[in-house]
Amino acid sequence: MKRADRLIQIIELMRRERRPVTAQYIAEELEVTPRTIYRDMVTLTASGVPIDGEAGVGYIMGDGYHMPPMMFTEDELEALMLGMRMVQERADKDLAKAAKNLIGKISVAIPDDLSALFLNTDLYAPQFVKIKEEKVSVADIRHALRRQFKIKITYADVKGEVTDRIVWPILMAHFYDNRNLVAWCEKRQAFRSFRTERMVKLKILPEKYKPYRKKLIKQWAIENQIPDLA
Amino acid sequence: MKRADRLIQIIELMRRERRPVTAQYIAEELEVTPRTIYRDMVTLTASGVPIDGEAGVGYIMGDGYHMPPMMFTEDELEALMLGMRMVQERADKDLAKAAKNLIGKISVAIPDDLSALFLNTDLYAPQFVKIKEEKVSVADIRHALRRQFKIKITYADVKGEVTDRIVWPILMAHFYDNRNLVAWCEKRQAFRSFRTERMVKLKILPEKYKPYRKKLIKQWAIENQIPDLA
DNA sequence: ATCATTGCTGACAATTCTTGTCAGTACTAT
DNA sequence: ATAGTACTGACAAGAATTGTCAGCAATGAT
Repeated sequence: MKRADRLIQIIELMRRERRPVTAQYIAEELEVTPRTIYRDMVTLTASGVPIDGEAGVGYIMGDGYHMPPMMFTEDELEALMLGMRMVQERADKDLAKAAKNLIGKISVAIPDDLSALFLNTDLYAPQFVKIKEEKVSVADIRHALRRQFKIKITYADVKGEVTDRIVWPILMAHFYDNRNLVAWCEKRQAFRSFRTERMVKLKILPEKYKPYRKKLIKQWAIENQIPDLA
Repeated sequence: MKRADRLIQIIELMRRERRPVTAQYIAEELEVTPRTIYRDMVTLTASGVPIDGEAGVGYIMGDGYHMPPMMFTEDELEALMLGMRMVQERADKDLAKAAKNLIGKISVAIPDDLSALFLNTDLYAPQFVKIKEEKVSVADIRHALRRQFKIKITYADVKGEVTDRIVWPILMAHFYDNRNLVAWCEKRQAFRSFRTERMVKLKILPEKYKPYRKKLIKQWAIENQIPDLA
């Protein structure tokens, strides 16, 4: 059996089991080794399938990970749709895709009448200035930002000078026509802004930076007189 | 992107689309060639996923296919937070309030670890040009728009001339520094755009307009050569 | 009736992915 | 402590995947 099939089968299998199932069991069922199942589970969870694995127990699907029934007001649904359209216009392509998927998930989680209203929302956010696509993965930047990983970037500044730097990403600002990463630059020992489109290369380093991101943001906000974040 | 991921993504993508989608579109979205999508579709349908392909039309997913309840991915939560921030910056104050409430609802509905990540999202959308507050209730406009009510507006045009008109609101566009209502104007018997800040008075009429909003939008989109909505 | 669009298939070679194996770590329940 | 289990890394043989190109068939619009 090919991997693609197997993944779908694992989903089916997990859905019908209430109690934890071991990788060993699934492996026998699908005639592969447990090692393969472990690899499959990584793929599935990475794709958002709510499977939970616990050492000494086994795998179980989604108990407590279901989306609880949520009620939204009409205004909230309109805000959501408009916001997701704005993200699709102005954020990087992975975030844009996430916005689309979110629309799908919410629309199936709410009652049909609200779902219809939601999907038919006619609020738009057209953007005439298209933002340049980046040479580097913005998803990687966001990932490093979330987890406080240091990153190494090759950056071409305004004058065209290209340098390598190790920086600590602390926030991303989405302006009308560009995206900016604010980070602590180890080389300059100061906060710096980097336009994502000017990044030539990017690598997430295995090392994390120590100070809490929120604290660095506060410091940066004070230096730059941005009261909202200080 | 690996095939295994792609198959799950295709399911996600198909679930959120009501209208048929072409292999070409999916291919671009997932960054592969259409040929690959055709192969994927064979695999999916062979595994029992109810996707229907019709020549000259596209693919559409049958009702009733139910993936397991899925939690939001980290990207989705970040998209959501960024989007709600954009709405707070650029939409009217009622929608901004709705955006805030939405953040609250979602954050209590998801597991604690995701909630923390969600609320700590450091993606921002600062807006330097503040949009003028309206003299009329934009919430009323949106309400009329949703339900296809006619509205009567007192409008001051560019030249400062003030007129009363009865219009059929069909969509709202949120630009960088202003908000626009597109509507069918009974007086002019044509589509017109109205900047919300120039509306002096507004009244929702009890009467609804007959043609389907989506149809009017399509007509307007063709006249104005906006392929996305046509 | 014609045309553009779209689904769908076959074949091939370069590339990429997948798998089992083995060895080891860390966590859980008992 | 112990057994059971999740999880990770590395490697190399084998298998699957992909893009390309070429063509056919069905659909919907005109």
